[in-house]
Amino acid sequence: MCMADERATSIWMQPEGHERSGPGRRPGYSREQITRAAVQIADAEGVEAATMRRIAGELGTGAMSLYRYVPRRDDLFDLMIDLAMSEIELPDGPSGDWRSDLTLLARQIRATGLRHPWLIALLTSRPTLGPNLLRVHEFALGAFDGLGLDIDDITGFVGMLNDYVHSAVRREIGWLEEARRTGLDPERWKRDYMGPYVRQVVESGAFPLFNRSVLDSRTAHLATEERFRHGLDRILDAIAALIPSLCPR
Amino acid sequence: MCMADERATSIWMQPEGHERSGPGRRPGYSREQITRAAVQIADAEGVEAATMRRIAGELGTGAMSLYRYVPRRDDLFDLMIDLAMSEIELPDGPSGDWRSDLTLLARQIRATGLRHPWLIALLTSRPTLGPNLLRVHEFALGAFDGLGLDIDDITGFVGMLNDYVHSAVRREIGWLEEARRTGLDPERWKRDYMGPYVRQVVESGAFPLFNRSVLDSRTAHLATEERFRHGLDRILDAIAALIPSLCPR
DNA sequence: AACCATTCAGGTACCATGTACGCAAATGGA
DNA sequence: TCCATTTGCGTACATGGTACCTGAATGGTT
Repeated sequence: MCMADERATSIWMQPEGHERSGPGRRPGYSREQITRAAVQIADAEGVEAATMRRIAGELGTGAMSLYRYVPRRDDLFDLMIDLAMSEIELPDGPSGDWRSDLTLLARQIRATGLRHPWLIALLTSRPTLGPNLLRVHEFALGAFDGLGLDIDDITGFVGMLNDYVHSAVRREIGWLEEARRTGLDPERWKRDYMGPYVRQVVESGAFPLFNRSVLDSRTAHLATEERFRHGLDRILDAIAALIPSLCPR
Repeated sequence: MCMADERATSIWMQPEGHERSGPGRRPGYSREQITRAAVQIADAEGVEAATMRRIAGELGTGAMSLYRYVPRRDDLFDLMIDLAMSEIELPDGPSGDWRSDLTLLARQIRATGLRHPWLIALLTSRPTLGPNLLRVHEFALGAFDGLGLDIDDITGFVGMLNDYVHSAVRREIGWLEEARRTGLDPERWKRDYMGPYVRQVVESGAFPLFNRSVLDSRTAHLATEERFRHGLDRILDAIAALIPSLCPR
């Protein structure tokens, strides 16, 4: 009855299990080692390059060896997400200044997301709850503690912030990844691949406000980090405006 | 020199081209027909089931025939996105009541996203700008016209709304899709697959605010549509609070 | 009417993917 | 020394995108 139905539950319920001291060959690898290799490949060549064979090759072994450590490739994604999230460094608890706590958090998430361009896409396309995601989430919730909000409001605000950060980072990365996929460098992609179409749309005049957003925008030419910070401030302003205990300012 | 570099530009710059009346066999299919078949399959069995072979099979032909109409599978995704977005029905122009316009828009996007569970995931994972996305975007921008905002503020607010709607619908669908992928029905998935882990986390007591969000939430038991509406109202409240001409209310 | 450049249909083929299966090698307790 | 147990990993299969090629259909030109 050697742990029959391996996939009937989340991977977080199936620890490595290699810590017993019975008979049998000693394991030569580890989940963490495999996950780290997968992350490296995905960082450099995109998540679609992190195939089982490629990861195994990087470790100097065969593809099937990995299945002694990871039930399915999808579970490896969960492990990759958690490993990346573990890089987010946060204070032990909220400082009391919710706004600066959340600004710190948002920047950490953005930085980590940019270091691992696949992270946000995976994170938002599968429901996963690894320990490091829980840790980060708990910090976010904690920032709103003590403002007289009930738990539903708190989760709502954390959701708003997460939605912004994820979407903003996703947009930042979207172009870069698409350029990489098509094999062009980002500058060429914008000019040669998407540019002609946008120009045609603009010249058609069919979408006047879209045209203004392309032609008259001042923020479009800002550095991406600056844009991120502007959007973040706006979301935090919006949240502040919805917190009753801060409203009569 | 039969249109050499097909992939050097966006698919929206390469119309079907089958409208000339030169010599040669008449085409038996069309982009729209192929896209429609792909959408049907993706709706029923997930986007990963919409393979070239499967789509061609549905049309009673061979996989390679499709390449006469679509350069690459990725371009088919763009076409699918645009076909789905074409189902969003909107008034010709803004009504003057920005809030009701945007509520209508958000609900249309949500309904369309739920009808095509792959839509939002594709839309947010690749930068695409099909005609129908432009149409919808223009309507959103238009709702903010005449409130004395500059174009950067307008695009910012539209971005905030989009971020919310996309993230919310994505969350709604995430569970369903994950359940389908693992082959369980959503109820079993929540109880047998994710449930035990969440219970373990809760009982560990390591994340007290997360625990409250799981145990004490009132909104968690609401119908999903109700939750969506709450979140939408909150975002619209937040936006309203940031519009100067509405502030001294 | 005969021809032909052009276009479409779609079979075959190639390579890459996830992973089921099976067997040999290693390991520590009896 | 044996043996149940566990790992390492080669083989094999089904399935994926798509390059290439042949043959059929088509309409303009001679």
